[in-house]
Amino acid sequence: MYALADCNNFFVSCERVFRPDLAGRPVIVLSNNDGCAVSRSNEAKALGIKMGDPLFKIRPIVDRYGVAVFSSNFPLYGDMSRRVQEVLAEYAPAVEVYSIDEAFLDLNGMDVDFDAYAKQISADCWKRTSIPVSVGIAPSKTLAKIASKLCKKYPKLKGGCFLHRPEDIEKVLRSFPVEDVWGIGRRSVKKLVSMGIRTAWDYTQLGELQVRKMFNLPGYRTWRELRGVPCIGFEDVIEPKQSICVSRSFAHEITALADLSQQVANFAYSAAEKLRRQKSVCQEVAVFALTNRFRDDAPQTFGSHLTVLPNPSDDYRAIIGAALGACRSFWRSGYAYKKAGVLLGRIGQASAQVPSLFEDASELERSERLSRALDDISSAYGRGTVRFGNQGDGRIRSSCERQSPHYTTLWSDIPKVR
DNA sequence: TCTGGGGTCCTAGGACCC
DNA sequence: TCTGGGGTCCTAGGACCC
Repeated sequence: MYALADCNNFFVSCERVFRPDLAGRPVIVLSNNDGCAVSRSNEAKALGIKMGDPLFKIRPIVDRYGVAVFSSNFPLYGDMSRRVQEVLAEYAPAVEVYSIDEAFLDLNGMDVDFDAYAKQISADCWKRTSIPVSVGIAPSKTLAKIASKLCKKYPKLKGGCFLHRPEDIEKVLRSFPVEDVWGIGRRSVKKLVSMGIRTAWDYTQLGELQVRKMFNLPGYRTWRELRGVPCIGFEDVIEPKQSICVSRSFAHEITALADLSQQVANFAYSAAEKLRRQKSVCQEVAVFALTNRFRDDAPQTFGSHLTVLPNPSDDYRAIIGAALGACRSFWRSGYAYKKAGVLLGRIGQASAQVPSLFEDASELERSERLSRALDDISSAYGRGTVRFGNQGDGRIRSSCERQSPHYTTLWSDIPKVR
């Protein structure tokens, strides 16, 4: 048996923890740069606000119904996520953190009343973190996902649902839209609709060979999982990332190489930080920048350049240097750039690195000491305390005007109780 | 005016081998 | 006229996830 614990409307729920006055009110959290709604309270969903709706399009609804609007506050969400994970870890020998707001629990071999157990996990999360969590338990991950969605639909389940009897599974799948099944995306839905397949149950009734042929291995796994056969592995060990990307849209379009370079230097620094945190090195540094694709009154361009480093590296200077060189090589003036990013590729373990015959060992050592000093200063005095000259003020330019305080991660933002 | 960011897995097809 | 058979590795792009 597997459990899926899914935090309800997670970002909005995090904001409400420290703003109890927002309970029962429509609330949304915006994507980076205050672009789109990415988290919505039930009240906001009821007003017709859809996932990914741009703010300017829903402005009338927001104003008319007094929707509370927040910029995203990832330090807060990350910390609340960690707290929920701490609770979950007490309920299973192995936990797979699937995303910032979801985790699978491996319950195999446990001998408990699973329905009561699911409800207990949910209640404990609520009590200790003030985050509402839906817990579904089922014989496969895909069915556990469906069970957790049932919790959100039916409050009488009290946050926990155990889905295992074949007749219950059939009943649930018969009214479960196929497009809401985990692993079935938009492209597959198009095909399925043209075949008259509308529910998860219809999908399970397709022939094995047909599914295998039309939807390949991933679709076949989903088919089996819906039929109660677990096919998707449990991955509780965190593998280092094989690629690392830091990219942003800009609040104001960029028309000067110097401005773009400064942003790219900051992206490169952040990417290198992530790389170093997972103790990896990379051999590829790619940079891209593009104009605003929604503007048909301005010329469009997409520039990118990939640099192969002479040796795998986790050195801030090497990575920023490669990124800035890439920037210069694809830069074209006369365009207004709206978004850019840095991608690190061909990632390997730092410890497995063999020094090259042609590298200067003492220079490498000095460089590593510099990078390490930057990490130490950041962790002791805060990120951005020291930075490279080409990073400018060290900030990535995007709007976040409606951001809530960093209640749990900055001493200065801790809520005061009178 | 205004439209997110960061990943993984799988497959087909090209290039290459004997 | 007729044009083998079997394999690996790599990459780009598709599809999917939150």
